[in-house]
Amino acid sequence: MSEDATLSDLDPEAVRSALVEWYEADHREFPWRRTTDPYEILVSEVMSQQTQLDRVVDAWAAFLDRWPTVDALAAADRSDVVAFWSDQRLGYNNRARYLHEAAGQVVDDFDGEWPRTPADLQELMGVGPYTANAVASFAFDAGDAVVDTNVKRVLYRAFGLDDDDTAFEAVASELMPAGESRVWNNAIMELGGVACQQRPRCDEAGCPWREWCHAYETGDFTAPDVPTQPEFEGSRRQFRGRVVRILGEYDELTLDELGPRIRVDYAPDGEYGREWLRGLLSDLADDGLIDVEDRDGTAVTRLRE
DNA sequence: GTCCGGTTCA
DNA sequence: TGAACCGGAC
Repeated sequence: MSEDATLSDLDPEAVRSALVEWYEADHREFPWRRTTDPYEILVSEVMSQQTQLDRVVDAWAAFLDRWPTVDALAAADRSDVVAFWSDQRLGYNNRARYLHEAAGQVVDDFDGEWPRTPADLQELMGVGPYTANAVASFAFDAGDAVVDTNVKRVLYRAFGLDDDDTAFEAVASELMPAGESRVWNNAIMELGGVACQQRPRCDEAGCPWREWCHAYETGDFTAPDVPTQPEFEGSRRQFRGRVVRILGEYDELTLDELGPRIRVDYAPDGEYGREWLRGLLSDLADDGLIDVEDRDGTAVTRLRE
């Protein structure tokens, strides 16, 4: 699907401002979101690629405590940097080496003057397209749209794109408000991080794109990085448990509201759709756990009193 | 035991 | 294009 066909019937300004306002109203606080120092940003990005964000917080602070500036890192012994990385259990020890080497490049090749554009930043060792855009955005507010797996998942679901990197790139940059890469890339990655996760939390997180979202409309929350056949083992029992747990959190739900919360590949008319869900629910009803009621042709279910 | 991730290198 | 890197979550 091309971006024109996908986005033509949307008001891009409304889509943009909805996301930015959602982000600005409330988001997770990470210490690296309070700095625009490119060195500090680069360290946080390299760490974040491989490690859960809450673990990065401590490692990032410790790293900057030990090597507070790019000059300090460039002057350090490589072995000390690698040893630190290993001690912090950051994985991929090569990245410590890359980071050290990148610091040397900034000092020597760029005379201590940080490259500011994604293209120039990519000359640094260990800095690929993702990291270059992240640093350009968060340090200099001069990046292009970031496309990582979170962003792909968001775009794939919201706009029904194909799983195709060219399409993701095109839509991502068309969507990004010009010159606002800092807030935009923070916002769209926050959306992927707290709302549009592998298991979607559209309502819980108050996703600002629900009114436009293709997946929210169809109930099909598949995504490139989401396994299409979750948990083959114990499937039925596992899904019965999920139904009861989810219904405990809600008063009542229609099939299409419940389905996506049970399994991310729920699609109303798909293999795991209304038919499949009805079968599951009738077993649970037979066991006296839930009630299923037809209301104006729509099945509604709730826990039995 | 399997999967995840951005980059380098062959 | 795909293997390799590494530790944690599940």
